[in-house]
Amino acid sequence: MARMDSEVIIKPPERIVRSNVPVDTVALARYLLGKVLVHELDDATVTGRIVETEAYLPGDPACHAFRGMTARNKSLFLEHGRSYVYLCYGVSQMLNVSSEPPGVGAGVLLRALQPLQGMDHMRRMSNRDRLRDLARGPGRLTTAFRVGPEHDGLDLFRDPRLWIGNDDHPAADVAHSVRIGISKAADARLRFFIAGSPYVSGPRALNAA
DNA sequence: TCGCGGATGAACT
DNA sequence: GTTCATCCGCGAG
Repeated sequence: MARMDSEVIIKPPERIVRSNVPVDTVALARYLLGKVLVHELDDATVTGRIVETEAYLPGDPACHAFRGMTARNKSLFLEHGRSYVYLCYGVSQMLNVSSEPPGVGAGVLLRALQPLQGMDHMRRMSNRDRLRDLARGPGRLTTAFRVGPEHDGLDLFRDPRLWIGNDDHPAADVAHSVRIGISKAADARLRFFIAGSPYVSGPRALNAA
């Protein structure tokens, strides 16, 4: 059966100037919406537009940095823009972006992407066909983009292989809701997403703008 | 389309 | 031993 979603001609993402990136967790969570995650692999380049993020603030009980620095969470305390990758529920890798000045532990979780380039590679990696589901959810996203613990601590605005770029496609309609899947500080509305995007995760009731 | 329960592995108490 | 920032498959509606 023919694929209905052959690769679209898109403007290639460009590097982001660090001084343009906000050094604030909520501001970064909103700033990242509409930007493009790029992974340049040996055999393919995969890219996807960020359509859903969550903020984990300094002093936030749900943030992994809440109880201080450990071997696992140390990347959250680096300068803003570093990757923090960890294994969740023994099955799923989570990709975060550190979001505050050095020494302050906080980050932004990337929860969902709209696939733009390298969909065939994503399909092979995730063993799944439906375009909409390839990177919908934080664990699926890292599977499709082949992101793992070896990518912890990278500078996501400078790294030659795994980086976040800008293709001048602003997020028009940003909505917010409570965060998904947490028990502490569950009422804080710190999840941000592009309203109306079919590539956003979570139950429908949370995704109304 | 929705809600539920089990799998799963590592960090941490 | 407990706690997860999840995912998948199942069954009911």
